[in-house]
Amino acid sequence: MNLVRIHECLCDRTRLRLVHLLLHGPLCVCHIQEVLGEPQAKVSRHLAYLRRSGMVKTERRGKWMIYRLPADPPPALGAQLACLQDAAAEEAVFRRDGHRLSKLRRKPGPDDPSCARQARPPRRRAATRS
Amino acid sequence: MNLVRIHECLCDRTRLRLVHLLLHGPLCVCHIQEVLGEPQAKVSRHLAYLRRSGMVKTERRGKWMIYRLPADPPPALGAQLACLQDAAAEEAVFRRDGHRLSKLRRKPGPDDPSCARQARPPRRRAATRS
DNA sequence: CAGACACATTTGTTTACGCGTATATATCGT
DNA sequence: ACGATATATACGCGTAAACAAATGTGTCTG
Repeated sequence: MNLVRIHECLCDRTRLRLVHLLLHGPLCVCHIQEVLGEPQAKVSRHLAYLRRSGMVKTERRGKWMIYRLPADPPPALGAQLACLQDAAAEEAVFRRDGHRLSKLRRKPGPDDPSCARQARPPRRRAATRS
Repeated sequence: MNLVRIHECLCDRTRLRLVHLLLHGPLCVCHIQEVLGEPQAKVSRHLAYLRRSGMVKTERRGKWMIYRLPADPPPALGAQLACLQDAAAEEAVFRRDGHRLSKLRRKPGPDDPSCARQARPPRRRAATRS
């Protein structure tokens, strides 16, 4: 997970949205899809890309696949994620995604992937400095 | 200069080295070339890319073209540059480039682009938070 | 004005990327 | 075992990116 690799992960709009969403906590693919409003294959392909790059981890929970950011990322990645967290607030797409995710979390659907209503994991903040 | 664009600039190894070098202050192309050890056309092409993206500014000084990071970058970019500054310390390529640049600055060549020996500009540090 | 130096741009080629569509795999409920 | 749901992967295509080599442009010196 070197610097180039990190930026390769983030240089695509869809992947950037994915990573930003995961900053809010672990999510299953179906919820990610719903928030992004992008075709399933597209989302899955980019998630696979991120996984191969070590940017996200996966864990199967029954029928659903949960994606999360690494619990203990290397410093370069941690710093980058903190930076993204801040910068994303300035662009409408990301704010919109955040809102959509919140709505999803409030609405307790009958089918229950149960991954979107988890308590938020400890807020990931600057790994280097602070 | 949105987030995607920023990461597109940094997702190539050569461009990452370029931007990292410029974190040390303005530089003319010949010095950049000398430090990177990459072919002229390659360096020039990537510099043009960065300029088109608004990641660097240029200024002609006689025969030489000086490249610098924007004096007052938008917050997203400033944060990103600060992040890079930190993260680059962990990868050998960037440390090596830094060393080579220092050597270049100490050695007062007979021909004098005078851009490599300038006083360092105010250290660019986190623009958001801090 | 000519030649040298510093840099930029064009050209042609190769490779990587992202997309949509279609298909495959895995898990669950019955 | 079957069908439904959730997710992953393969295929084919168009486009963008990266590279090396060659050529163009601007500036200085004599």
